[in-house]
Amino acid sequence: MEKYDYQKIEKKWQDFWEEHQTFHAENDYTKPKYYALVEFPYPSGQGLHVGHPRPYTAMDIVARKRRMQGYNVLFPMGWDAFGLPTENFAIKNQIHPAIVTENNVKRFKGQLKALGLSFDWGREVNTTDPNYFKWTQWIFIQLFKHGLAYKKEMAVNWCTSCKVVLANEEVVGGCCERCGGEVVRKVKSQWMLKITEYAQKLIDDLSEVNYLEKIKTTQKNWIGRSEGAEVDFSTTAGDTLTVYTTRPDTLFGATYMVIAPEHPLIEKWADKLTNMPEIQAYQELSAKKSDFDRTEMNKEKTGVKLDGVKAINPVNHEEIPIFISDYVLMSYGTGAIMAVPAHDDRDWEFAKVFHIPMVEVVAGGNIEEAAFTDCATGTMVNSGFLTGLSVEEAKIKIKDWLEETGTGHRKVNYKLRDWVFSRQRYWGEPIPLVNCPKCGWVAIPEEELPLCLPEVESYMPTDNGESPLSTLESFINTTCPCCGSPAKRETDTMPQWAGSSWYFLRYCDPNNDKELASKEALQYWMPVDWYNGGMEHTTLHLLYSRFWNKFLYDIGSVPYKEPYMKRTSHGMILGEDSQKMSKSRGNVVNPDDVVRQYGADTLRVYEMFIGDFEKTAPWSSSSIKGCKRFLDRVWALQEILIDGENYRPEVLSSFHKTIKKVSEDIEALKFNTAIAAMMALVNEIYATGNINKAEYKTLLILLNPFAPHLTEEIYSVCAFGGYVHEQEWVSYDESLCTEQTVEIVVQVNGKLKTRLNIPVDADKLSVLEQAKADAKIAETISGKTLVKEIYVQNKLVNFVVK
RNA sequence: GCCGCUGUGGUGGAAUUGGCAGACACAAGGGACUUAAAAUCCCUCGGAGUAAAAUCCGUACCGGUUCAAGUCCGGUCAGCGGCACCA
Repeated sequence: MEKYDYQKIEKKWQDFWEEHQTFHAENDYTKPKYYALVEFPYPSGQGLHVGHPRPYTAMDIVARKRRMQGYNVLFPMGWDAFGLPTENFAIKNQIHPAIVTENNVKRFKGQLKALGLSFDWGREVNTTDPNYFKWTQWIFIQLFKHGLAYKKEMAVNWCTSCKVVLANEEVVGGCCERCGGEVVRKVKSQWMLKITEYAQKLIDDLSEVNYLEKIKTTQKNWIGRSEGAEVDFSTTAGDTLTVYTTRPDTLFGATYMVIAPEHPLIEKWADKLTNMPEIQAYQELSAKKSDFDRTEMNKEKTGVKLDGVKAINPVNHEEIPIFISDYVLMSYGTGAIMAVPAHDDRDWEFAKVFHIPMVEVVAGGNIEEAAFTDCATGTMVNSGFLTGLSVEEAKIKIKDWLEETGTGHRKVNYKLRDWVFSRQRYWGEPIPLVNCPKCGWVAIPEEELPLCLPEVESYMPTDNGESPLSTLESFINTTCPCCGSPAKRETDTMPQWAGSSWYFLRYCDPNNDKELASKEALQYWMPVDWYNGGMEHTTLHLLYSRFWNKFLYDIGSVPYKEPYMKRTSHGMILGEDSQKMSKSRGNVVNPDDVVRQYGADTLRVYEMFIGDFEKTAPWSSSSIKGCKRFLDRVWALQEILIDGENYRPEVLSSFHKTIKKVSEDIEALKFNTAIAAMMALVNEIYATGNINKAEYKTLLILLNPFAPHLTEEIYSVCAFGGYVHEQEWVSYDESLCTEQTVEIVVQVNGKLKTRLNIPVDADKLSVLEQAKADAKIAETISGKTLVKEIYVQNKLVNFVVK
């Protein structure tokens, strides 16, 4: 037997697969399809680290198993290559970002190929390729034409360090998610996408997909649907002040109102308000505060009472004061609230500071101590026609009352806000619009797509917050596609999220230059059957891409309204010190080194064996040796190979059990226990002294998705016929998974006393008799009263004695 | 503060519907082979206890349900992730 030369073997089979296009996904619409998807990486300058192969290997295992099960498998890969690090590197080193991207992609691709992943490289996509972003721009134009893209003056999050506008989602704790720089508010005109129009669909259609429950919860929480009512309060100034509330049942307890400092009614009321200087001082103060300061909790509530205008509670006609306070946000609801201090924590705190009276309208708590916010218990009190009802009953009755009297109506609100889509950067898709003095914003004709990035001298963002493209006269100046007058191009680019919002569609038909993908290809390959990715992308990327897919569905460009049937997430791989891997901590493990030292198969098996796939796991440079040892032992089985067309009786049931275990565990993402089962099987085989051909074949098929190179080599060296990847996935016989006899446990009062070997499915009486006959049991229970006898078939006997 | 997740040997982690806690590995210790080392193979490996057994304790902590709890229920503590005044 030759030595297990993993370097030689892995190179050999990688070349073989490439040469034979083994994993090419044919558009053969007659076969059953399976679309397995992993998130395409951002090709950073650092190259791959050992976190990347974890999800890739997991889905590679699924893809390889599906192929052996007879499916036509689509398992593609590509590059999410627009982005700031590349641009920053380009600025620093005076290299065009396209060149930087090309180099990084080359490196990533080489590293991925060395891992033996069965991607169909013939379908590779790259978001920075004009043939790709042509369609990203095309989708944007459709959104624009359908009124879902609009420009809006707004206070945006501005990273002072990256000099770029950030989406709300990209601001973490008042700092830039990428660089950690300070984020301030700045008023700019931005392109927005109306994702809010899809809020309800994005919630409703979650019922049609098979995501992990926690992922569905995250999506729902982010969209943040709430049901309540809008209530109109009249004011002594004559204007109506409308509020949104989820607790209209507590209307009798509203003892004051609060409006956001930016609320437009303040300006309107300026001449009626007697303390305008105080109000303006407060407005200025809150305008200066960053979003972060403003939302900082655990600080005392502040605010100013509006002197001169009062509101009237529609339900009891009492006059109540109005305050401005920064705890009310202009951007949610109507920018105004009715305050019920007895039954809302924030209102309670505010009322304490300003000594505002409270009225208890739901009995059940102690409003001296804290606001009583429980909706489930409690009875309405001090509430006129609502008194005596439960909270839920009162909600319905008051909503009916509001609608009957015309003082309000039912209303659903969402926390989700529209998507800020403009970036003042170079390295992104140009927004394909033109601003004409006569026609306004006009989309460029589709035959002019792709609108490519012009060559510029410097990729530096400008200090005034405009895109680097804004300095380029030749790019800006154009003519209006509608009327032919001189017009100016939009100079903002799209955010990185754009390209990744539809890449799964392009894989179906990556070279199509007529449409984003053909109807037939989409009809056949979509939806993605299984999509695995990081937990960090389960809010935004998932939401954005579902939104785009739904929009494309609505305009007839894609055939399915949900893009992903199943979504799972993997845990991060931490450094050996159990900290997140980072350059600065110096705990980064490079997969190239691991491949060189142990081989790709060992790396793959170790990353799957490391622990629960969904949880974080620390890297261990010594544990990986155990996986190498396992593969060495599989290789060395060649030395004890004997003839035999059937499993030997002594290992028959072990084989069937292992096939069952591995088959099921792969589907359940329990790769670690699948490997443990194969290790146990190999240990058992060694204990018998031999392995026969039938057994070895089965073992190689089971192990192939995990360690493809090693198994191909052994299969070919042993001349089992054909290639292991062409074999059919092995099946098992349920009846052979159980032994003829089974060991059961005998307990007395729940304490383990002895074990018995009994025939499978033995009847209760005979087992109990056999147990009682056991010397030890007889001794333990003698002289005591037998209270109860419990028999769990094939598991245990328990005698309860006194 | 809210939402979600987690807590098991020296370490990573196993443990269908409640039914033998610690599978499978790593590390450690001992042994075989070897001139020697590496590799490989064999043995031990939660704690207390014992000559060895018996026996007792043990899944973050306190309590409950049950013949039986890592698993279910109530409460507490700790850690991780997300959201952060959303009315």
